[in-house]
Amino acid sequence: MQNAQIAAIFDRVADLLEFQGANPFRLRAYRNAARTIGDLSEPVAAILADESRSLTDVAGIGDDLASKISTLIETGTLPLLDDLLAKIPASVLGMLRVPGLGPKKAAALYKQLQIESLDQLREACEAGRVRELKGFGKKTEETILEGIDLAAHAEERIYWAEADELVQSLLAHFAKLDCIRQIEPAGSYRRGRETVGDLDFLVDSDAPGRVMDCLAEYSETDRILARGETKMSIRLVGGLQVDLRVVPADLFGAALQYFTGSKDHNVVLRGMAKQKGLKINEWGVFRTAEGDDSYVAGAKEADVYAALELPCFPPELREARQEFQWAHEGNLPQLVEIADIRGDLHMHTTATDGKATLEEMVEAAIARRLQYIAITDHSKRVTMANGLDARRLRAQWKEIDALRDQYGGFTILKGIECDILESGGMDLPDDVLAEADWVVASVHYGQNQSESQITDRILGALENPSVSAIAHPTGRLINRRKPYAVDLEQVLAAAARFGKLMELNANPARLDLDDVACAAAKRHRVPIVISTDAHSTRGLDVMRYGILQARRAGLTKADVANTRDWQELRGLIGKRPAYPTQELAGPTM
DNA sequence: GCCGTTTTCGGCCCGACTGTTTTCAGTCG
Repeated sequence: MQNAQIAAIFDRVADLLEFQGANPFRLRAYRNAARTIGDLSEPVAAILADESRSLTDVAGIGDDLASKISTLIETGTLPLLDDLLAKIPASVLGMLRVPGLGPKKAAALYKQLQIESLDQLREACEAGRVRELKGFGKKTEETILEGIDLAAHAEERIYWAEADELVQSLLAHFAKLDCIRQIEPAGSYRRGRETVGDLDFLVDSDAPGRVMDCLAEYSETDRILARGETKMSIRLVGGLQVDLRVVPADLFGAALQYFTGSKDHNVVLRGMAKQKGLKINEWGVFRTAEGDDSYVAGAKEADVYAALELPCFPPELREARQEFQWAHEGNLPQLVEIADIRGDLHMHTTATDGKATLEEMVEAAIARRLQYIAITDHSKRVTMANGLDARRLRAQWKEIDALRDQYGGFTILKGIECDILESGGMDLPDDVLAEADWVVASVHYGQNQSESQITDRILGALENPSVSAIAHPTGRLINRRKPYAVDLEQVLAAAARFGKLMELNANPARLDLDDVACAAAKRHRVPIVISTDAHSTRGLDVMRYGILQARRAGLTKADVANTRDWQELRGLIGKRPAYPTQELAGPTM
């Protein structure tokens, strides 16, 4: 059983316990464990199998949860979950997705009106039965009725790239206000998460009323959900919620820190503050000693962290994963930046399914100040994209030869995105691949095969001496297609063994390897190559989304292969151990 | 359910806003 499955089961247990009204701290223990395990860069099964280690070494996992994890790995089931499901039908959990319905109200509906599904909830609201319950009223009933439609889409989070468009539009809208001194988007957008569930804006102004009016007047504002002295929430026409907080300058840093989160990061932070006799909230850092509640810091975000003797963490790291430990050890990584990127090693042209010609792609790459690119059109198996056979590929390489003469200082690599066939093996003959400067291998077909089949196919590709990297290594499309079943641990171990690179595909719908998998690659000392997989000249601009994902994984410039010049990068391929980091504990075999 | 250089028991982050209430519980972030 994989980490993600164990995490999902613990989350489900937490949902059911919450519904039951269980001890909130017990609940939190399950939620914490779910997140910790989901974020772990190595399989818990591996920790369990290693006699020198214990699951209880993982923060937040005690004896009880460790034994539950063992049970899950050994038997695939958890008796506690079965017991809970025997008492509470899983369908009631859908009610928790209705905005305004929490565990208490949902439980009241279930117990007093026997409501088990959203359909039954709708009927009860329409019949006016919900308003009869104690603690409910007419208004609540209306809110629930509206929320039921939203609940169906509640799981849907938009791509960071889409969120960015909305953020830029809103910033432009606010720009006409002269009473705004500072404005910052916060929340998961600022942390660079691959998807965003709502938008948070923090504003420094002495005129909160005017700022809130401005948001209310935004052309895409559908309705106002709440509006108080300092805080306002609205829903956009598309359904996305926008939260706005307006504070004066001396509180801006504290509020920005608070609103950027993550929630878990803030919980840890406040716990640390408490130990130091301090209290942190969105209004600042305060001393809590008796008879003294004086303000310590709050104007700048860095001041808030400094008050706790912590570095001002890059927002991408604020997930309560390893950042506090890194800070404690003085090892906070210097994260990779877009300016570090020198080349792009995955892109298509009109020869297959790209929209721009070879020459247009070269021009566009030069305009973006890249030093080298690899042209990697599809191989023939991808008939839908008019994939290249050996003859057409060699013809393209001739064209590249001509362009190399034309664009002297710029490096154009002869590459191919070669399919890994369903039956295993590569889509082009070895002698052809051997002539290429750069070969990315990818799985496009047979994605429904078993984990062992797909893993074997990829392992086979890694063994091929001409293959340089595995492209979009899980095949997922966020919100649209699940990753195919693949044992990434085996793949990463093999990549390290053969000195191969792994791609982080920067397309906002792909972004695989994801942040957790990138951290796993780093653990295996496998270099990551961040590539755009551009199908047009504008497609080259998605690089920054890949950078955000890499930063969330804690990757540095040294961890990302295409921050090097091409000669140096080429030296990494086929070498073992893959590349030197700080101290090598010997090659991993 | 986890955790401990104050603790093996008794803590566990903190505040804004709403609706249904007459002082607060529930929800949310």
